[in-house]
Amino acid sequence: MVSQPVAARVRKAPLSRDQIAARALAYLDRHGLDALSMRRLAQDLGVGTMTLYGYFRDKGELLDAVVDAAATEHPVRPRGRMRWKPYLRALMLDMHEGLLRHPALIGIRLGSAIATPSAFRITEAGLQALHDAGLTDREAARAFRALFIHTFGSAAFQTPDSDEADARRGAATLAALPRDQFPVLTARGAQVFDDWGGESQFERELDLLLDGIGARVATKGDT
Amino acid sequence: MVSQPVAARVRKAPLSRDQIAARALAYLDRHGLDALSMRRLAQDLGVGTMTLYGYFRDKGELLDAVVDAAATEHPVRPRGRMRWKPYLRALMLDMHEGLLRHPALIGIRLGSAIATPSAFRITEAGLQALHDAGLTDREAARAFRALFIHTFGSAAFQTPDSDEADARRGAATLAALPRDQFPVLTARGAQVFDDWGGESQFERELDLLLDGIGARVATKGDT
DNA sequence: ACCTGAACACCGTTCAAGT
DNA sequence: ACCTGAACACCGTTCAAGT
Repeated sequence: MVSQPVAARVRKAPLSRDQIAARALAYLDRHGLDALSMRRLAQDLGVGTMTLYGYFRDKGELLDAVVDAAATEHPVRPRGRMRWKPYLRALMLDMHEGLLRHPALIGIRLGSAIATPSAFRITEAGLQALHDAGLTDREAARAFRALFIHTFGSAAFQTPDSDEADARRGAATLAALPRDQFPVLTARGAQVFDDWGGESQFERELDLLLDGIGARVATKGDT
Repeated sequence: MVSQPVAARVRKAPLSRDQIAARALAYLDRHGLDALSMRRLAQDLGVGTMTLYGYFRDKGELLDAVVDAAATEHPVRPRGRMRWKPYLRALMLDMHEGLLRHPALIGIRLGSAIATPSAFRITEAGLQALHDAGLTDREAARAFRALFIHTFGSAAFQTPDSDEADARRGAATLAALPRDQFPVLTARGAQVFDDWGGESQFERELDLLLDGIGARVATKGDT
C-alpha cells in the first residue's frame, strides 16, 4: 500500500475551465440539458460540488463555457476562395449540423443569448462575407439574422423531444383531434409531421433565403 | 362573526383547469417562466400546493393548458375571402404578436413541442389555405414549417433576455472582443444588434418566404 | 492556493390523511 | 369529492472551514 502522489495528481491537477467545460458537454450529449446539475457534473468529475465554483461564478457562466467548447470543437470554416452565397450556405449547414450533434446547445443558447467570443465567430464571418458582397451594414445584419434564425429554429424543431412524456402527450393529442374541426390534420397529420424534420427541407428553405438575399446583392456586384 | 358560507364558496368554488391556467398565464406575463413554480402559483391562487395536482397530472400538463389558454385568448383569424398569401401573412403576424405579448410561451413551446388542440388550430388553418392554393400535402407542410419556424424563431430572438445577468454578460463580451479577430463586430457590432429585432425586419423576411412559396404556387393556379 | 462539507432557500411530486 | 401538510429526493449557491 505505497502512496502514489504522482498518479493522484495526474487525476486531479488537470482540472481547468476547459476541462470542466469539455466534460460538461460530453455529459449534456449523453443525458440532456435537464439532467445537468452542478452536483452531478462535480460527481462525474470526481470532485466536490463546490470545486466548480472555483472555476465558474455560477451555472450560467459554466454553460457559456460549454457553448464555447463546442464552438472550439467545430471551428468556423475559413472562407478561402468561396463566393458569398456558397460560403454562407456552408456556414449555416455547419452550424445546423453542430446543433444537431449537440442538441443541448439549442436550449442553452435560447435561454441565455450568445455570450462568448467563440460564439461570435460565425457572426463575424457571416457579416464579413455579406459586407464584401456589397450589402450595407444594416442589410448584412438583417440577412445574417434571417439565416441564423432559420438555421437555429430549424434545428430546434428538428430535434426530437427529449422528454418522453411530452412527446407521447403530443402524439396522443394529434391522434385525438376532432375530425370536423381539423380535417386536414386528421386526414394527413402524420404525414405532415413525418416530414417536419429532414435535412433536404432545411436546405431548400436555406436556398430560398439565400436567393432572396442574392436578389438584393445582384444590383450591386457579386463578390 | 356570522359565518359566510356563500362568500367563502365564491372565492373557492370557481377553481377549475381554465381558471388555474388563466392565472398561470397572468403570472408568467408578470414574472417570467423561471419564476413559475407549482408552489408559487398555488400561493397566488390562495390554495395549497397539492390542490393543483387535483387538476393537472404534473407541471407539464399545466403548461400545456397555459398554451391552450393563450390560444383561446387570441383565436385563429378566420380566413374570410382572403387569398392564401395575405391570409398566411396575417396568421404569422398574429402569432408573432401573440408570442411577444406572452414571451413565456416561447420557452414553454420550445421545451415541450405542441401538444394541445388549440395550438393545432393555426397549423390546421395554414395547411388548409396552402392546400387550397394548389400545393400538395408535402409542399404545404414544408411551406408551413418554414413560415412557422421563422415566425417562432424571430419572436424568440426578438424577446429581450429576461435574465439580467446573462444580458449584461453578453453585452460585456461583445464590447470586449479583440479588434483584430472581430473587425466587423467591433466596428459595427452595436448597430448590428440594435436592428436585431424590429417588426419591419420580421415582415420583410416573412414576405421573402411567402414569395418563395408563391413561386411554387404560380404554376398551379392561385386561389 | 485550491478545495469542500454543511447549511439555506428553494424545486416537483408521492403519500397518507384530513373535511 | 375535494383538498392538503409532511416528507422525499432533488436543485443552485453562500459560508466558513479545511489542506
